[in-house]
Amino acid sequence: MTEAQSPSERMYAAVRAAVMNGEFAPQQSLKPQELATRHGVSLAVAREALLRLVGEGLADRLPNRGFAVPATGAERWQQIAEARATIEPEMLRMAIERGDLEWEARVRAAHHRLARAVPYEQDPDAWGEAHRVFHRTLLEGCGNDVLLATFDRLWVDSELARRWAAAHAPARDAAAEHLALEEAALAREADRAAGLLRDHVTRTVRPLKTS
Amino acid sequence: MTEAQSPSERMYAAVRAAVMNGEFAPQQSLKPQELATRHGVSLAVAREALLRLVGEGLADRLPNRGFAVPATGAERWQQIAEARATIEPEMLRMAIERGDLEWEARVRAAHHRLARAVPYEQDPDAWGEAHRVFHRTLLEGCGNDVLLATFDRLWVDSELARRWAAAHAPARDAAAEHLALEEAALAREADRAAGLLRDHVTRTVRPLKTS
DNA sequence: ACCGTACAGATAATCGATTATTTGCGGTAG
DNA sequence: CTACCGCAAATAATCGATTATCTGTACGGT
Repeated sequence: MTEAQSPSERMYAAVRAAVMNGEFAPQQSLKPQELATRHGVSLAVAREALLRLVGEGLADRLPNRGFAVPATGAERWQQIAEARATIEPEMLRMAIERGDLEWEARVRAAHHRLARAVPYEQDPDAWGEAHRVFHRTLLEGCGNDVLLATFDRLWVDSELARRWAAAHAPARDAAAEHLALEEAALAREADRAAGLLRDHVTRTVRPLKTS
Repeated sequence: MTEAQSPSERMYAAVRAAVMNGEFAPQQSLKPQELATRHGVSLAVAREALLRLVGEGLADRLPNRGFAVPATGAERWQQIAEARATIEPEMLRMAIERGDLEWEARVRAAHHRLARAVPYEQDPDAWGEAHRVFHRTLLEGCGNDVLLATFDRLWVDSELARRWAAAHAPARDAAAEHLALEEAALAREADRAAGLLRDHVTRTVRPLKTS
C-alpha cells in the first residue's frame, strides 16, 4: 500500500528528505537536471519539487542561477531558537487557557508515545517525529491555525539548522523536561508551563559551545 | 527602468496582484491554462507562478485538482489578528531593548512617510505600502530575521484576509495610534509600546460586526 | 603583466505537445 | 425515482526539446 504516488510527490519527498538529512551542504546548488536524471523524471518535475521546497524555506532561489540549499549555521540557529522561545510559550498559555479534555487526552497520548519511543540514538527520525508531535500537540490546544502554521514552519527551519549547527542530539535531560512540561500543562499552570517551554526550547535548540 | 522582466516574474507579479486585489473570489480555482493564454505565456510559467504563490500562502494546492484562492473570511481574519497580537508586541519589546540610533532614525523616517502619505481613500496601495513599511521598520529593531520573516508572512495573510472580511479601510484613528506607537517606541517604553501595538493590531484587523 | 572582450560549455527558463486524472453527463438497471 | 456504471470533455501532470542566460576561460589589446 506504500506504492508509488505521483512522480512529483516522490521527487518532492526525496529531495526534501535529502536536504533535511544533510546530504547536501548549505549553499550547495541543487541542479534540476541532475536531480531529474537521478530520479528518472523530467525537468518540470524536479523544478516543481524545488519550487515547493523554496516555499517551505528548505531551498533558496537565485534568479537565473537555480536553486541552492539555504545558508544556515549557528547564527541562524540562534535566531530560530529565539523566535521559537518568543512564540511557543505564548501559544502554550493559550492552549492551557482554552484546551479541552480532548486536548488533554491527546497531550497525554503524545507524551506517552514520545516517552516510549525508541531512543534518539537508535532511530533519530522516529524519535524526532514523536518529539515533533508532542510539541505540536501541546500547542494545538491554542486553537489558532495561523499560529500552528507558524510553529510548523519554525520547526522545519529548526530541524534543518540544528543539523548544521553543532548539537545534533537533543539535550540529555530532554525526557525529564518533556515530562515536566506535560505535567505543568495538564495542571493548567500557565506561567510555569510557559517558562519551562521557553527554557526547553532555548536549551534544546542552542548550539553547543564551539570551544 | 520598468521594462519587461522575465516572463515568469511578470506572470507571478500579475497573478499575485490579482489575488491580493480580490479579482478572484476565495476558493475560486486558478486555472494555469487560462492564466497562461491570457498573459501570452506557456503553461510552465503559469504553473511556476502558482507554485510560488502556494509557498506564500496566497494559493492552495489541491493535488490533481489544480490551484485555488485560499478560503478566507472573518474567522481566519480573527486568527491572523490573534497571531499578530501574540507575536508583534514581543518583537517590539526586543526592538526597544536592542534598537540602535540608526533604527530610531528609520522609525522616524517611516512614520514621517506614513503620516505624509496620500490618504487611504485616495490611493489604498500607496498608503498600504507606507503602512506596512512603518510597522515593519518598528519591528526591524528586534534584529531577528526569522521573526521578521514571520511578520512578513502574517502581513500578507492579513492583507488578503482583510479584503474578504468586511473592514476594508483602516480604523479612523489609525494615524493617532501610529503616532503614539512611534512616540512610545522612541521613548523606549517597552510595556506601553507593546500594549499599544497589541491594541492597534487587534483593532485594525478585527472585522466589522456583520450586524 | 593586466584588463577587457569574445567564445564555449553548462545551466536555467521556456515552450508545445503528450499523457494521465478528474468531473459531469447520459444511459441503464434495480 | 434512485443508484450505479461508463463515456466524453475539461483540466492537471508530465515530457522532450528549444531558447535564453550565466560562468569560466582563453585570447588580444594596452
